[in-house]
Amino acid sequence: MRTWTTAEVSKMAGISPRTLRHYDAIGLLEPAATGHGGMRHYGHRELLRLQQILLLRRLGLALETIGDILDGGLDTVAALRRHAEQLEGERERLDRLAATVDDTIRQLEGGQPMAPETWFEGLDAGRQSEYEAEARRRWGDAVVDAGERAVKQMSPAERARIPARFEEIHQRLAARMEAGDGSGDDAVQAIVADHYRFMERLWGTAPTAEAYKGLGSLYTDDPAFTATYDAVAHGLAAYLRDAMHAWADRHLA
Amino acid sequence: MRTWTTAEVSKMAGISPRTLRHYDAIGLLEPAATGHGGMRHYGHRELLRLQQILLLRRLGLALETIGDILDGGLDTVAALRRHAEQLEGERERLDRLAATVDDTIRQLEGGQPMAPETWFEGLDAGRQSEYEAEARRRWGDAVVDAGERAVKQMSPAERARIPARFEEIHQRLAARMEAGDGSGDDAVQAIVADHYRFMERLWGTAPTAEAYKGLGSLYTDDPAFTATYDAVAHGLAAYLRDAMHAWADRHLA
DNA sequence: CTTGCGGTTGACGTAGCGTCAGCTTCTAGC
DNA sequence: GCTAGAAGCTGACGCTACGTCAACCGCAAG
Repeated sequence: MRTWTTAEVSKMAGISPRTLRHYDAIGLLEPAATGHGGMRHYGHRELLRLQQILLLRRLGLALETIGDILDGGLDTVAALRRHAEQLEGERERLDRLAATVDDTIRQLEGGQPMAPETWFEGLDAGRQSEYEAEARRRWGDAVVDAGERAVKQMSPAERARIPARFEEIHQRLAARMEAGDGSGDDAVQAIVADHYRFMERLWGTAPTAEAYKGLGSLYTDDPAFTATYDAVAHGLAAYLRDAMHAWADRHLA
Repeated sequence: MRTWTTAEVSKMAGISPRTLRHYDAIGLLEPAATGHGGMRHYGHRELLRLQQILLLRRLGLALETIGDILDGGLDTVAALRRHAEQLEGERERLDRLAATVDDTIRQLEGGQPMAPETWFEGLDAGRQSEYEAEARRRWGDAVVDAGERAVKQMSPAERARIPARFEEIHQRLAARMEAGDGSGDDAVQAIVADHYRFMERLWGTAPTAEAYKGLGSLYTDDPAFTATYDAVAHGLAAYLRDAMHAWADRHLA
């Protein structure tokens, strides 16, 4: 029976000798025999096994998984099915990521949607905001007036940090959303708790369940708000709305 | 000016203290000051920088790239555009991969397409193959008769290795295709050279340019062949056909 | 004085090899 | 018989972005 050296096998298979040594080291493909000076010699059985390895590797399976399959510990079809699911998840993640990156590019390039700091300006006295009228209609004069007083009483430094605080909360939420957390999960609800406390300071009063849920709904109802949130991450507006509703139901009902 | 400790910053930002230490270690985000026992203290500037970092990180940029951007060495939009291209490429790769995995599952589960070893059986005397008639029509009696003699003269061991040789060539080709190589690239043409030499041994005679190109065309014209190749990797049949045509034009013309 | 909390610095592990560096073994040529 | 070169070998580090110990230190409470 013929045998082949590392270099010969590597050329036949189109891989590097280093790869063959690696597969030996991790026990995935051991040579049929080793001769003088540790020289590796591969036989037919090893070539066939290598072929299986490369076939499965091309499908993106991990080397350890491949080893389990070839050693009979795993069913090929079952392993491939699990792998296909992971691929699908990864593809969806990439899709969302690509969409967010594209949005960010557009936002940086030109017409950027309403920045977060413009909302609270709607509550800032002295500025005529198109959102102030909307706010008075939604939450009433008392709430808006309290908000104006609260923002006026802030130190300039504190006011200056408001945009950053918004950004921080959005980023944390987007990270959770992209990690696959549901809007009702603990980690997400903890962020919403921060968000609620922040709104409480902005409004100068604790939002009622209804007011807070209304604010959440505004994020998906008003295209300007939706654009703002979805520029951070696709679907963030709806995600935040759901999280706010869930939080309000749990803590304000 | 207030400062924050590692734990405080990590809670605010929703990341681990270890991550902050890592960012310090690689020079991406250094604390404003370090006190007793090496305690890290972060100020406003650092918090703002961290926010930028996390924003760009969410978009999938490498930490080194983020550092370059924040230190002014890279244009944000340009970097994002390059990144978007990479994402697109990655997404396409995943799509092809997922399709191939699905095909493989279907193939393993049931109705598998014609296996490579069945072709040469068409040249194997004693077996009546539906492909033999097709072969005689395409290449003539002389070629097919020579092929039958050649295969008969092989040792059983050599015959037994034929399927494996086919598999090997297909895998190498698929790997090149998925690596993005063109069908005329040197690495691909080298594989085709192996393929030609192999066919030469199977046929017992050196295929003419016309015969070899005809064989390549058969791979995309006959659905059974196409299915076989595309089960290895989507688009492999057309890829191999193009590579064979290019090789024949260069070496047999 | 001990315990505990909150911080610190290494150092290893992850996946799949690429890439030296340094040693051995075999063959060809002088 | 000696040597240069080719081809093999065995470590060991590097890459990404941290997670996860282990071991140690300073400070406040009991």
